[in-house]
Amino acid sequence: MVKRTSFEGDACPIARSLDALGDWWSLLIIREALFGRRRFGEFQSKLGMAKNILAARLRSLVDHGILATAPASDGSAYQEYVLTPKGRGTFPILVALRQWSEEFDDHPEEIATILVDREKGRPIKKLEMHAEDGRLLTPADTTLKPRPAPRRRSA
Amino acid sequence: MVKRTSFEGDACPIARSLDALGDWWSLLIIREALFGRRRFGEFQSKLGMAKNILAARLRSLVDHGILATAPASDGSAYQEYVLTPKGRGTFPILVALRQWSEEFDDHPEEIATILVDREKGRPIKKLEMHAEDGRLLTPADTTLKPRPAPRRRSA
DNA sequence: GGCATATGGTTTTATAATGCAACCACACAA
DNA sequence: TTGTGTGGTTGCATTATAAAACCATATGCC
Repeated sequence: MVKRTSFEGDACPIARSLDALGDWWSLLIIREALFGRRRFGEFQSKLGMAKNILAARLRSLVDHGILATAPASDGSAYQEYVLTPKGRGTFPILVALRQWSEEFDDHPEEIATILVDREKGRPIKKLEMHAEDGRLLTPADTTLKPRPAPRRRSA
Repeated sequence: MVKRTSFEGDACPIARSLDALGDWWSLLIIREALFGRRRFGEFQSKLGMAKNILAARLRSLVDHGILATAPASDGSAYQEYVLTPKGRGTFPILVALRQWSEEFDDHPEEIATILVDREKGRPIKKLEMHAEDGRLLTPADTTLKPRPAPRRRSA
């Protein structure tokens, strides 16, 4: 590799996101964290991954402000990894990945779980894109614009 | 590695999605494809990636049914890579990644573009989750249920 | 306290993936 | 027919990943 390319300085927000969570394990670790896992051993046993790379990923996620280490919680002197608001903010990404799989996977019968509305127990609707005024948008209804330059100092 | 772990047989739909597009480049290639790029050289120059890994990724995306090779299009005898419906279905994933970056990035001023409603030119709203009956849902309003067993043969 | 064991990692060593550069085949142009 | 652009493939060198071994500290139990 000579060094796996980093997207950190890229101007594209998608690339910037992938820089933080675009590897094989990060999003799955976050998924487990959203399920309430907090301990090193929980992640390791649920995900079945090597401990060294779990350690590396946890460090990276902490560095990116997605997880934070909490000193205790249940009495024991061990450490815990908890989601920050930034970490919890990945929820729509996971939902989008899930729905893509549900819609397009070649073997959907192998998917074990469905995401439901807790109150009614019914599957949730597909994620929708809306305009500021509420109109439902398709991809074709959108376009990219250059970001307006920030004012140098607040006037 | 001994072999990078594949999530292909995993029961979790998120893992299954990541198996197809969870590496460093695939989603960026799809992003370019959504912008209308079709040719090998276009992807290579826009993404600035090594040609051998671009070739490998394109092959993988074609194998996963995300891209398809089209024989021509503009007269020349070369090949093109076009998105399938499955490929275009990744749009919400990219939007979710973009919005996460816009909301939580440490240096949002470095983000060059904003996604706008084509008609009004105004930024689109955040992706929303809704129940079947239309109620707006937060992550806490949702839960996972085991998928109902498929009926063995249609009765 | 003292011993066993669980927890939470780090180190070692192998193999696979990545990246750069060089090379090659074919299409197309002059 | 010679040249050039497009679309790749083929070497390496380097890095990331993974499995297993190892280790330090905590905790449980007597």
